[in-house]
Amino acid sequence: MQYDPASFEQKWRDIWEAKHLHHAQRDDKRPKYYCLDMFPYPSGEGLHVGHWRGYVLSDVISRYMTLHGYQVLHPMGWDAFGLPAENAAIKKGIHPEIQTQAATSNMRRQLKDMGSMYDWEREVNSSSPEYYKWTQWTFLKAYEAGLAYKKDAPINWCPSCATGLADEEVKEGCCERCGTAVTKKGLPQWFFAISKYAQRLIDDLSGLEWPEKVKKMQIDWIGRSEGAEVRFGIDGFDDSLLIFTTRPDTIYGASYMVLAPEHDLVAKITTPQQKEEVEKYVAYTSSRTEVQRQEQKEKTGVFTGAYALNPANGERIPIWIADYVLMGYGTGAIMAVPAHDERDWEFAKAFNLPIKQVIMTAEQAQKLEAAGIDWSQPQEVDKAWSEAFGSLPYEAPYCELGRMVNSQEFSGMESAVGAKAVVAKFESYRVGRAVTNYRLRDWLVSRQRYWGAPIPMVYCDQCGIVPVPENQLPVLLPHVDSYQPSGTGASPLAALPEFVNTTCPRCGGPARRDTDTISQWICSSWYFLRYPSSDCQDKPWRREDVDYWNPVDLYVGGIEHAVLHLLYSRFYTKIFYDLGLVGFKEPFTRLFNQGMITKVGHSGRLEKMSKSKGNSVNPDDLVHKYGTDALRAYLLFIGPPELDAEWNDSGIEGVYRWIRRVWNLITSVKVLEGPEENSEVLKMTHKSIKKINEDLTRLHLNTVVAALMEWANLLISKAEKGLSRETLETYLIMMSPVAPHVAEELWAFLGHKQGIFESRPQWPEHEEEHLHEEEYNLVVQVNGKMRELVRVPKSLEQSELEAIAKERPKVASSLEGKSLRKVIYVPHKLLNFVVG
RNA sequence: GCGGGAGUGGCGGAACGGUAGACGCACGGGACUUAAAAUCCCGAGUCCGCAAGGGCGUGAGGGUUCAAAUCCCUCCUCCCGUACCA
Repeated sequence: MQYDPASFEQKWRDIWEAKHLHHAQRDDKRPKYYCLDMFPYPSGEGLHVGHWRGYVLSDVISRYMTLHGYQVLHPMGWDAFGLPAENAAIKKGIHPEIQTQAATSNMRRQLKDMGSMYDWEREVNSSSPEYYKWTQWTFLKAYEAGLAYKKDAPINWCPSCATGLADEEVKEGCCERCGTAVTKKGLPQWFFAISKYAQRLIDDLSGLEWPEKVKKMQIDWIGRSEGAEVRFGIDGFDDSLLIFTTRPDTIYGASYMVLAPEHDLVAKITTPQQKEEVEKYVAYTSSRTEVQRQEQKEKTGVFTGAYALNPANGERIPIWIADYVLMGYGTGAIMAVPAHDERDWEFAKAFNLPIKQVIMTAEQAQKLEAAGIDWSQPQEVDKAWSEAFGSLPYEAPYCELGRMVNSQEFSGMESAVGAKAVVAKFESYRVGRAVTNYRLRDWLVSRQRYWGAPIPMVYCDQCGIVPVPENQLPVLLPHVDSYQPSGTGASPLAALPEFVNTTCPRCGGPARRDTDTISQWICSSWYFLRYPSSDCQDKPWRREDVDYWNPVDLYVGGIEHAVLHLLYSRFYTKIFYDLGLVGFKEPFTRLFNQGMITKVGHSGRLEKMSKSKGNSVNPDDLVHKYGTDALRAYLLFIGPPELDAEWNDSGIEGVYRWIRRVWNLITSVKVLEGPEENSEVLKMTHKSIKKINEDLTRLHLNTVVAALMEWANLLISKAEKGLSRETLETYLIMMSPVAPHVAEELWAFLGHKQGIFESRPQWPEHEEEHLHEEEYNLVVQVNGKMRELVRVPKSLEQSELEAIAKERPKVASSLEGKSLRKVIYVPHKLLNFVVG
């Protein structure tokens, strides 16, 4: 009997499917386990082995949990709406709908060939009306909750993709999808108020079993910073200028102010003499892309001619505009303290503005301290500092915290204390207050593209913005032949009068539909709630279904979604929680990011596998040559699953040989009934069970395969007189999550009528008694260097062991002529003679 | 700049502070074969040595410890994230 995977792999997949073994049902007897893969977008290029890595991992865990007594939900679907799918369609000149269908059926076939236990009866497709009806419904829910609003503002615009982008979709000033430099464009757009959830999105991370790296990326993205808002008067105007600072303790060092060029006050306060120059600068900055702005090293800016009044000391300081101050953060205006801020320093140097030190350097404070200064006497502090350091050159900004100086009654205070005192004073005069700012900005969700769910909103001249009533959903995406983006900012749907023109749901009068589509990130922000209720017609989900299955117990996918999808899904879940639609605040309890599979591509460098880079390996060919089980096992064996791994064409040979050796063993060994007699086999079996169970839980799947190999090697070496049925069956059960087809086939070979995944035999647990040994290898060291390995009975005491060890030739020669200083004894492990 | 991760044989990688290199790939030798492939067995970090044996070894340099790949400090290289956020 030759190992020929092609002769039986498909058979087992058919059996699993025919018996609906992977169709998870709510079940009160078994505990539930929801194991989810990030659903892929249907690409015409299909799957390469890099995609498989995460899918194999989640499948091994799903199968392990199934055999471990859990009811496992392991679904799969298609993130079919959105730019990736649409761009692929445009490139090929095929309508996205047709292209999506072709791609999903090919990829579904590939996924099935892998033998994953997906519950295909729960498959979802975000581009189907049955699904996007509910995507639109979630949009309406966000609107009802007051979290969706329309705003006409300059947005991130990708000229190549011809659509607006959320901040999260802009990487280093470029479109995350296509790499084109992002520009600004003024368009009325829908936003979701994710910034209102900033603090909760930080706080709730603490309870999640996620990689620290991802948590940190989210925290950094949300960007909390504590400080104060302070109101500066404007000389000659009633208006005032509100700024945000994290360093109120430096306010006595403010020597000028800066407004973002887009700031509302710019036009108003600019003096006639400065008008021309200011307008020129505003026009210049608005014409520049984010990339150009970031690449520029030198600071630029223009004086407005106006002056602000520092509420701390009444000083009259000039107001400038400069593009290093961003309109989107804080109040779009700052007080500049060049002595204690690197950017302000550079600007002040460039434009020759005054620099006034108000925080002592650590060194200065130390010297004054040593001289016995009394920090509680502000005037003395100022005097002493000025005498000691006042005339010295100040060569670089000092941005650390420190003792305040030249700050009136606050001089001598530590920054942290002084900052609070300054804010308290401002609060009492009503010119300032403590404020916490977040970098996270509201989520732009309108897309000027065809391939998405139409935004379910209507504009009526009488009633204004009117949401489409739930009973009129879905707003169907019309099938059109011309779906190319217009590039003007208008969606392709705007060119379809029959789509645009409608009646107002409120007054019945003529009205127009919103012609933008919903960002596909929204489609994927709730799909994990749909699987449990995928058959539900009248609701997006049944409460009892999500209460049973959700949250997801293990979520597997790439790190590239660390801020995008994962942040959005968490936000969406919180909206639903607040609306009482779900009973949990976080969607994914445990997250695992698998590493990339890399290979040398066209560029000559190691790169993430992809067809365009010329380093793609097609799993279909490997399945044909080695069988699915070998490929699954190799993708686990290739390395620690969380790290990147380089594809090696001959690496799969090793796991293929392992599976074939197991095949040859079981199909040829004499099967002994009754308990295992061979003590070495028994010991190895229990040692392996222990190791494999531990490593499965820790997701160390590479060493799970290694342990299975070692175990098999031992069984093969002891097979001459036969092996017990129990040993062989234990092996097959433990092998089955990794290599389910061959495990099933060999299980049947041993005479079982029902397969492993049908009968779900007891998952093996090790028994300590079999690991117990009478003897062990004692490591004997001299000065920490291993000299001998001695086989000794466990019962011996230290003194007896020392005597035995000293007689061993290598130990004896190492000890000769030296005095024994001490002996370290680790029971049942080692003996270390320390000599001098 | 800042933050995070990684550096172990020819290669992928193992290793609760306690036998470094498990498991595999590639390689060498042997068996089988007319021959090759496949398979099976054996070998193998490196240096010296016929061998027995010994020295050196986990990016570099220090430190803690009876004992360090593992803990601490300094530095180097690579990868990832982020970037004028006041």
